[in-house]
Amino acid sequence: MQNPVEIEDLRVRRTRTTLQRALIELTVEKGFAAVTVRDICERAMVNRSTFYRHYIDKYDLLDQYAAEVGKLTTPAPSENDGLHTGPLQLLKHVQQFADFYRVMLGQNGDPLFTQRFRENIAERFRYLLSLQGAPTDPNTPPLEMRLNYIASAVVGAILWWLENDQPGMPEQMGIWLRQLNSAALGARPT
Amino acid sequence: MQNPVEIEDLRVRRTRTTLQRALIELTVEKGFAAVTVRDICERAMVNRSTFYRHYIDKYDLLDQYAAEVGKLTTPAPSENDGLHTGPLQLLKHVQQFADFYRVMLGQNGDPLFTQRFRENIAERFRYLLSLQGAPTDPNTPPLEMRLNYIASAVVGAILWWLENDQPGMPEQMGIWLRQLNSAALGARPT
Amino acid sequence: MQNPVEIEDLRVRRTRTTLQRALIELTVEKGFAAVTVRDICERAMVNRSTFYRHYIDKYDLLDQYAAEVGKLTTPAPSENDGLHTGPLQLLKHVQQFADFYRVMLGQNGDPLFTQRFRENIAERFRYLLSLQGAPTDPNTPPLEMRLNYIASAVVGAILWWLENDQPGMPEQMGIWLRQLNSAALGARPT
Amino acid sequence: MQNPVEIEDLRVRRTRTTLQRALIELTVEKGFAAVTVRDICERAMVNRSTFYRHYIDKYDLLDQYAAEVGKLTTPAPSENDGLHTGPLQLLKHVQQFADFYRVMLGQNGDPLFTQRFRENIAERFRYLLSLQGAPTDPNTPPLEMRLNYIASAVVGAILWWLENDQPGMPEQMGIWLRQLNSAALGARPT
DNA sequence: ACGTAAGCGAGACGGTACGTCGCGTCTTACC
DNA sequence: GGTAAGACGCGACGTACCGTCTCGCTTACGT
Repeated sequence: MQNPVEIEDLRVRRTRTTLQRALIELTVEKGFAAVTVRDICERAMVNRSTFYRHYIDKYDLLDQYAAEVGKLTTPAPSENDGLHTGPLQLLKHVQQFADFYRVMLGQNGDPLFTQRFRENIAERFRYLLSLQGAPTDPNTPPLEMRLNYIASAVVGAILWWLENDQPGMPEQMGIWLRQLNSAALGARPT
Repeated sequence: MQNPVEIEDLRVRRTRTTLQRALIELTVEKGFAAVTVRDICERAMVNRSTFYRHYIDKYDLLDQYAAEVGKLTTPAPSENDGLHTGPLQLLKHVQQFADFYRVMLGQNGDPLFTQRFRENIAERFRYLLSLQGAPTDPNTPPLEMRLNYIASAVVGAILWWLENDQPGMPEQMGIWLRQLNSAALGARPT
Repeated sequence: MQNPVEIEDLRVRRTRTTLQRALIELTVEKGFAAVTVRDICERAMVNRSTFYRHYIDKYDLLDQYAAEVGKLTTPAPSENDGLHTGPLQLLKHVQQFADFYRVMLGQNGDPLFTQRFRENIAERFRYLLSLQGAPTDPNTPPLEMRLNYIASAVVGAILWWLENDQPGMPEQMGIWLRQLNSAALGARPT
Repeated sequence: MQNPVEIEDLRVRRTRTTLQRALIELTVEKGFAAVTVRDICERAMVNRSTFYRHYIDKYDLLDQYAAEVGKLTTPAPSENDGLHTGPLQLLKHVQQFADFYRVMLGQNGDPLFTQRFRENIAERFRYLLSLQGAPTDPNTPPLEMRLNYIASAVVGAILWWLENDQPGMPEQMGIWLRQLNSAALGARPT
């Protein structure tokens, strides 16, 4: 029963979480690009010099926040059974931070964040696609192209889902996505 | 028989094109977000106050450039036979401005530009999808979701194509895209 | 029966007088320093490039206006009988352009204009003072100092007169001024 | 026993005095109107944004400087015996900042500054004039007119003194001024 | 009276200063 | 040691004037 490294100064924890919360709120309100370090600090009621003691800039703050949040998304290896439960977990996570993702992936978001999100999703498909083996059809596009194609598609669909107030539960969304993906993946519907 | 409206001041034309060119170059070099109006003016050897006489800010310059470029992309209605020649023209256009699109759609690009590009592509598919009529499978996702899915997919594939130095000619790319799309569109492979 | 050089192009005369009038109006309204060439041209409904065809800048316009106006002030040599009628003519002239002088000599005026006005007045006194001959009292200040002293005094009194809506007619003002001056000039009241 | 309020940040004091010094220098060199905030900052080796952290504009800087300097001029009430020691102190003060006053009161100066200086001097005479009681001569000009007359006269004499490299010591100047003033004030020479 | 040279309007352009804002660094004092 | 307070240098922003420069139109003048 440890918890060895994590015990940080209470003040530090408080400062960091307050700043993160402020970033999210402001990003939702005006878009990531329009948020300034000043904004964040005022909202968080934290002195600006304190911000710089913890983060390089707002991108760093976003990164660290995304990293913490990302841990929640990636299932522990043992319980990862691939395409089926993974996507549902991801959708539920996205739903939990719906406001944040809606902004970050949309026209006021950050392309780097979007790219990482897409890469994250692409990795989820890489294993699946590798199972298909060599393509039978000589016109089959390269693996990487298919990965980018489908990962972007999924991100686009998720963004649509978020921008339309999540019509349907994550479960419904998962079914829809699976149907579209299986077609694009060339899987024979069973 | 004169050219009625278009006869603009030569200096104006020169200034505007020079600024556009500078924007493109700099965007390719350091990403759109990092480009400043100062940069553009220095590169274009145009006084900064002259910039503001023509454009509101760099976004405006980008918009106007994209609008001009967009005219080239949209085929004349007469020769538009939908999915088949349209996409190839689009791919050739993208190839012509490969550097620019690679940056603008990527992690150093602009999410608003990317979104517009995606919407442009979505419109190209709307007609096709509307032909399919009511879905037979009750699990078929909503039309708009499928549009966003496929449009994002195509943008993702194009970005991959650009970031990997356009492996294959636009024709080859068009064939690959058509294959992936036809699957996602639910067309029965013939 | 001449008028040899003066006959200028009608358009030129119209432009120049309109610009002068505009300068005066605007100076009265917001003070000379706050008036811009743009203001003047808009008020005069004259194109800005036309302004520069006639004047170097607003100071030049002021100078030329003051020069024209100054001719009216300076009596022809023949009718100049010095201290007595001169001052009254000056006061009447100032009264005629009261708004203008009130602004130009005051806190929103122009120090150079004020200085020239003061020098103009000083010249009116120079002859008078020179008549006094060598001072009997060894403590008598230098002539130039006395000139500057009295010229500034008169300007100050005139400014007070203008800023208080000219209490008393120019004739009354002239009497007051003569009384104050005669004391300062060391003249024995007759 | 500390110095309660005055303990200001050393850097602030340094910045402010450096900026003031730069303003004076530049005003002497090219006249107040021609001095720009940029000039001041370059001369002071202070960043321009730092300037705006302390002053609204160059007029504000001048005002604050004049206010500080003005404290030195106004004698402590106890030692103020009116016309006699006051003027000498004032003249000595002007002599100390001769370059500055010569420019500010002259043709390249600032009319507002000049006006304030004149009002300052007028106040010094108000008490004296009020002692005279009702004028015996019905032609005596109004009190305010006489005040403006004499205050302007003194300013004009001081400016002459400065522009001619202060011929004579302040003591000599004081004697000259007193003689001229006593005449204008209507005092019977004793 | 009328052709023509001028005056003029329109406006692009390069400059320069303005005042504001956000950034990231630093120092000092407090707790 | 973490934080608040805030001065500072830096640099981009968008605006406002300035003075110069074509380029056509129109208009008053002189023959």
